[in-house]
Amino acid sequence: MAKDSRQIEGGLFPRKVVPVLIPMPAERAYSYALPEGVDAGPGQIVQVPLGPRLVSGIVWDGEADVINPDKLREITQVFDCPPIVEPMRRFIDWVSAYTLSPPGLVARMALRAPAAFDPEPMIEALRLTDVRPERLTAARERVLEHAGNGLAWSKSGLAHAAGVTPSVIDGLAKQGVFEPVKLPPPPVVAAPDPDFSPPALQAGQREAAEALRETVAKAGFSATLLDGVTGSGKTEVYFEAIAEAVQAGRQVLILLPEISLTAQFLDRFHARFGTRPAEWHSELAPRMREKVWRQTAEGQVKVVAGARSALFLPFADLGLIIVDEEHDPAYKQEDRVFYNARDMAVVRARLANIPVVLASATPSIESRVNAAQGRYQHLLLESRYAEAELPDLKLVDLRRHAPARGGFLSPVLLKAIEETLARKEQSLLFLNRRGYAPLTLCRVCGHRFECPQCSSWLVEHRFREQLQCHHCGHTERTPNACPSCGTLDHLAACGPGIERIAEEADRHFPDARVIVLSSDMMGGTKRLRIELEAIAKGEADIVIGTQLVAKGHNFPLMTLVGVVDADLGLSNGDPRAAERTYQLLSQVTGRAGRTGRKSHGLIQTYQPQHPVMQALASGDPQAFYERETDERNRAALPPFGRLASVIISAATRPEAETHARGLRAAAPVMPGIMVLGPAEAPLALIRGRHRFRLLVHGERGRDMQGFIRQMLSRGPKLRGSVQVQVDIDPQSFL
DNA sequence: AGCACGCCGACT
DNA sequence: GTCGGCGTGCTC
Repeated sequence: MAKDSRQIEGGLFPRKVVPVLIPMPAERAYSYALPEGVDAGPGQIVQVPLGPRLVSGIVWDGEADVINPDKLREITQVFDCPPIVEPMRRFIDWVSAYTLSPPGLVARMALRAPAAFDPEPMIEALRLTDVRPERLTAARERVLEHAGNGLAWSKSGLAHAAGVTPSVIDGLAKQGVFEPVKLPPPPVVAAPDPDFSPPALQAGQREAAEALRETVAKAGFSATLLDGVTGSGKTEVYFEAIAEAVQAGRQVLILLPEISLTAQFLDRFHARFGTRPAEWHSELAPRMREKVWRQTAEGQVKVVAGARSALFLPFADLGLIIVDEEHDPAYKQEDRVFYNARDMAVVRARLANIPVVLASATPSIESRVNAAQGRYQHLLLESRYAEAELPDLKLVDLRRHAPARGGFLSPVLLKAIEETLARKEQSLLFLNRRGYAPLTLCRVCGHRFECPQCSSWLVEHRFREQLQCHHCGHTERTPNACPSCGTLDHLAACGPGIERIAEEADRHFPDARVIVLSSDMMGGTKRLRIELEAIAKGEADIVIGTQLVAKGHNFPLMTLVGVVDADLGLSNGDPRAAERTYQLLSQVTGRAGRTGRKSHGLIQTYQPQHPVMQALASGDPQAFYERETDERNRAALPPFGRLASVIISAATRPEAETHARGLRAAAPVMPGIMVLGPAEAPLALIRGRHRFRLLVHGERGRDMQGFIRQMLSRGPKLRGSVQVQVDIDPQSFL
């Protein structure tokens, strides 16, 4: 440790100086002096003065920087809190280096529970003494009866149990019948019981579960891809791995995409382990957040189910990580610290020397490749659970089976809906586009309605009589007259949205009960839950939905799925477009066929030869995955090269584009750097500023950061900011 | 990330 | 003449 000497009244008092990571984007830990008689080792959470305020930080490893002694300030408090363990500290360092973000910002994610660093207050409780009351009333008798088991009770708890008012207990306490005792705060969740309700597993499941249990029992780092079609019982299988880890007394983290963290999942866990896991997500109430954080750090909470940020919880003794739906793009965080929680989970597991399980029905290309190359253990669940059977999928070639003029449902799909209605079964129509129509134009002058802020098309929402920009949230009232030429009632809606599909379905099947589900639905999540329950009870015949219907929710009565436009999203410049489309459509069509009844899927497309469509129709994605892997290999995209994206933001779109062009032109100057062109999010409006994103392929992110700074300093002065984000690179961390 | 300092437009 | 916008810089 560095020593600082300070002259105080003629004497020399050396003070111990330690590095402290501050929740702020500084490149290094700051140096702070420890007050005399106080010690704090690496991992200890402390409070330090920073400018005019006090912040909390983590004492870091290594030597503190030697700084100007006049600037050196003292740690103001060492919290009574378990220190952040060594593997977690190495994890923070690793994520910082990998994502090119300052370590303090990464540490900040681990300290997201401001009031949790002080111990939870003890609970005031009462315990029966040997003293008996002078006069015994009926109420007092009931209280004594309930409290007679030797346990301590909270005042209100005992009053409630005995059916008396708290004043009865006050009276008894005054006479010394009860003595006050302090109890430790109650755990947020009960301890899970690994033997609570072991499931009866099917043949395929049993072997996979056995393999996972062995992996967990062996301990040590390993990564396993648990790959099984929808409905094959992946959850039951990884629950067995969890049971093994819990049995060994270690902690478990289950990562889920935010949207999958539903009551349904928690109930399933409860059914298996007799208690719910602790939850961790953005909606958690602050008080609860603190309790979960604290009890996780103390090792009291054994299982946490959480969204991606749960990866930064300070587990005392983490023994297993599960990443469910590992392909889900929601694992990517794209602000401040850019990371993919799935990949970082593998890193955390490696640094903690524990197993990690990645589960998905439609694994990402990266994970497939890692499994194929033997980096990950590969467990395959091939058959569907119980009577559930995958729907048989057929492509509908829209060139041959064109919908009627002004419509979007082909005769083939309409006939299938009709037959499904006749059998009194449910149909699901999927279209990943909210609103009525994605483009509105004037039939007289050709004027297109564009967003005044970001120049993308405005989407008509006919039900709300609004035009909305799905990029920046701008809305305006749908006008009657063209704002350009003034002609009345000559506006034409182009292309379909789910509202328009609902209109078409109503027209063809006026007696059918149609429900529209989308994320912008009036009434929010509460209304959505009600609608979902109604659907499950059979109170709808045709469900029309966006992306939202692909996730989590089960529709037990659904026997037909129609994909209205399977080509949507295939040509948006995203290098993962094909993969995403395949995953999305597999999940949507997987919603059907859980009834035991024969179910069907019809996929409308103009490109029936496209590898995605072929993979869906054949039910065998192997060829598609191989082809996609080859393509990426050729383009040096993940998983084969390090990929970074540069985000340029500027005040206007032309400005952003100018800078983007400049960067692309300058890229060849820098050896090893290749700019691949606008992709993934070609244009997005964030806080009123235009952003232009390029994917850059290069080996060393930090070099690239320097290169971009240099390049921009040579060119015209940039208005706006440049950020470099390193995207996935699963090969470099194993 | 916060928060202060500092330099140019519309206003009590 | 001030109040207030956000650009730049600093925090052990």
